[in-house]
Amino acid sequence: MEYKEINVVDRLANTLSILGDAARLSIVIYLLNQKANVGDITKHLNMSQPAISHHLRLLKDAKILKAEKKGKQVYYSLDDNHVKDIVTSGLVHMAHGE
Amino acid sequence: MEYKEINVVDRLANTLSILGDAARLSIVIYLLNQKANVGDITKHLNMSQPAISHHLRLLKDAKILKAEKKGKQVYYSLDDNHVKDIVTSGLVHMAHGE
DNA sequence: TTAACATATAAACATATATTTATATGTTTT
DNA sequence: AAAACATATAAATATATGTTTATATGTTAA
Repeated sequence: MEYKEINVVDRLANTLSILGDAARLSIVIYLLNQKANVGDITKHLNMSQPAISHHLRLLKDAKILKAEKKGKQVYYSLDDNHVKDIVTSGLVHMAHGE
Repeated sequence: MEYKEINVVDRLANTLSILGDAARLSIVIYLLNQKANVGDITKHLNMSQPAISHHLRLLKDAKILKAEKKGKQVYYSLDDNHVKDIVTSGLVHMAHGE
C-alpha cells in the first residue's frame, strides 16, 4: 500500500497552484534553460531574499525544482521535464491568445 | 494604448492559479469532452451548488470556460483549446510521475 | 577562530480564497 | 399569475497564502 494515496487530479491541481504565482512562474521560466543560485534569482526577480527562499521551498516541495549545494551557494534547477512541457505550452498559448 | 497592460507571465500565472484548485480542475476535466450544465456539474463533483457557481464564475472570468444559456439551464464548455493542451499534457505527466 | 557571506527559517502581519447559509434573479410550466 | 425550478449573488466565516522583518544556520576566507 502506497505511502500517500493522492489521485492524479489532486496532484496536478497542486502542481498548477504552485506554478500559478507570478513570482514562482518567473523563477521556473528563468530556470527553463539554466540553473541558478538563490542570489542570481533574487537579483533577477528583484524581490527580497527570504521571499525568494520561501518560493523556492514550495517549488522544491512540489518536486518542480531540485536543489544542489555548491560551496555556500545553492543552485536550483528543474527537477525533471514534467513541468517544462506545461510551462512552455502555456507560454505558447498565452502568446497567441488575445 | 491597451485597456490593461498585463504581460504573458502574469496572465499565465493567473490561468494556472485558477486551474490549480481540485474542484475547478475537476470541472475542466469533466468538460474536456462534453458540455454540461450547472446541475450536471454539481452532481458530478458532489459539492454545493453555490460553490460550483462560484468556481464557474472564476473559470469564466479567466476565459477558460464559456457559458451558454439554454432555457433555464446554463451550459458550460471550454472557451477554446488554449487550456485543453495544458490540462491534458499535465494529466499525462502526472500519470507517468512517481 | 573570527568575520563575511549565502541561504534558510520563524514570527507577524496583511491579503486572498474557498465554503456555507441565505436569498435573489430569471425561466418555464401549470 | 403563481409555483416550481435552475442558477447566481451576497454576507459571513474560516482557512490559506504572500511579504516583511528579524534571526538562525551553515560555509568559506582571513
